[in-house]
Amino acid sequence: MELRQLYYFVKVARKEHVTQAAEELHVAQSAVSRQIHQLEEELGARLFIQKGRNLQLTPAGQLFLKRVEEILADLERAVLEVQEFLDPEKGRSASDFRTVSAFRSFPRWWRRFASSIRMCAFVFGKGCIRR
Amino acid sequence: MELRQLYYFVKVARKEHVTQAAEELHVAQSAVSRQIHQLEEELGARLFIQKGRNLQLTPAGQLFLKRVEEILADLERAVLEVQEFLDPEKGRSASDFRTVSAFRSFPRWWRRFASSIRMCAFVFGKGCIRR
DNA sequence: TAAAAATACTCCATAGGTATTTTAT
DNA sequence: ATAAAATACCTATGGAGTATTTTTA
Repeated sequence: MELRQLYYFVKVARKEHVTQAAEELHVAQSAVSRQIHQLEEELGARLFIQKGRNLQLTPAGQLFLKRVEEILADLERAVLEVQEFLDPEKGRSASDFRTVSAFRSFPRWWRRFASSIRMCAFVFGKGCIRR
Repeated sequence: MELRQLYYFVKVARKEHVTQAAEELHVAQSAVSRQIHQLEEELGARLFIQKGRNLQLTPAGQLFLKRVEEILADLERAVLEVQEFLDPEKGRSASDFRTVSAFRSFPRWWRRFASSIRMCAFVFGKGCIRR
């Protein structure tokens, strides 16, 4: 199992469309298709079924999606935590996040919101997990 | 970032010894050494410092270790959840785990214990994440 | 000088790309 | 007939192995 496969899976699962996912991932459609199949084989579980011309998440796929989304978000957070630990002044969002993560009792929707903001930051060039 | 690097990191971090970690991982010492350095470079953080002839976790490394251990355990759990979702009768430990995970209000130490049992199961050949 | 980590160099497995085939509307 | 997914084939990146060098007690 590879992180790449998990990222591809999340993207495909959200779109239920391999070609569109591949575009956003900036890789060929065939590459995404293969990685998904390899992931399914390793899991021993179908994650998608054909639905018309596209794909659709199986129930197992929906379950896996929920878990994987959380895991990847946790990983992003872990990386940011380490970096801000070493340089707390680096960037406002990072220090904001530190404040948030210090208050573990904050409601779940707050933390979710905070982490979604962070994800945006990654998309715009701060990321070090996604390729 | 690669799952491989995270597994190598956890092993090295627990031993603070690259050569021993490499043995247990059944890969060459040089391979482990390089993956650790790549991980550090990508993180932009030193995870180890030289301590005598061996390595020692930096404070950032200790933080990252905690997070990564949880993330990898979550990933193992996610895989098992999917598999038992598809085949609830497959193995007693799997169905036990389903019972446990259904009761999210169980105390944290209980869930931790349950997941450590599962990890053992992996070590003895049920795993599909570790190489 | 001995034990461990880091580096140099080579090989090969596999991820990705292009092109094609299959499937479904 | 068209749009999407799957497959075949090829190329090349990078991960692992062996051997060597560097580091440190």
